[in-house]
Amino acid sequence: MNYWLFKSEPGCFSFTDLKARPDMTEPWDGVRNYQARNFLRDEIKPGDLVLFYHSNIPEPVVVGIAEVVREGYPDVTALDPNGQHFDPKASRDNPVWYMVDVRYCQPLPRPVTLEQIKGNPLLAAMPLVKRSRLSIQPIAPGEWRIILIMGGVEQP
DNA sequence: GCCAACGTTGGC
DNA sequence: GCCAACGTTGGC
Repeated sequence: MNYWLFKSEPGCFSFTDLKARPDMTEPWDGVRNYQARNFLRDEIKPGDLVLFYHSNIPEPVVVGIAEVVREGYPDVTALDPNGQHFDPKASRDNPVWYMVDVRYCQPLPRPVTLEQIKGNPLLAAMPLVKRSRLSIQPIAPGEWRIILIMGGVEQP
């Protein structure tokens, strides 16, 4: 079982939106970066846990936890010429892009800001801190535990 | 809104 | 295959 951090712009799709899903699952589509694609296609598995991060806002912040419920499968939004995420390189035979399904788990009692993460020397190795723009990032078990403790989760 | 970082594209 | 131009991300 592995840990991940998924970035989302809350104006586009927020943790509250995930919570509001009637069936409690959501396809994590629209990722168009090869490194992130490789994680989605090859490494992220059902049961893996995800830090839900809100980016591109005045105070970027980890707001909650989600769980992966379906492993990587073709992101068909790349095939829709009228869609936001259309990619002419993608086809049914060669999907190029992949997505997973996630389910709402729980919010952090105290959301952990990027500022707090940057202020913790134990978290200095996180891609987030190194200013990577990577939208899907692996999280080490130790980092996971620290962030959950910072977030006020009783039994991380 | 600015701009640095960085990923992608395309001419050669 | 190099690398300049360009586009996007995302913190500030």
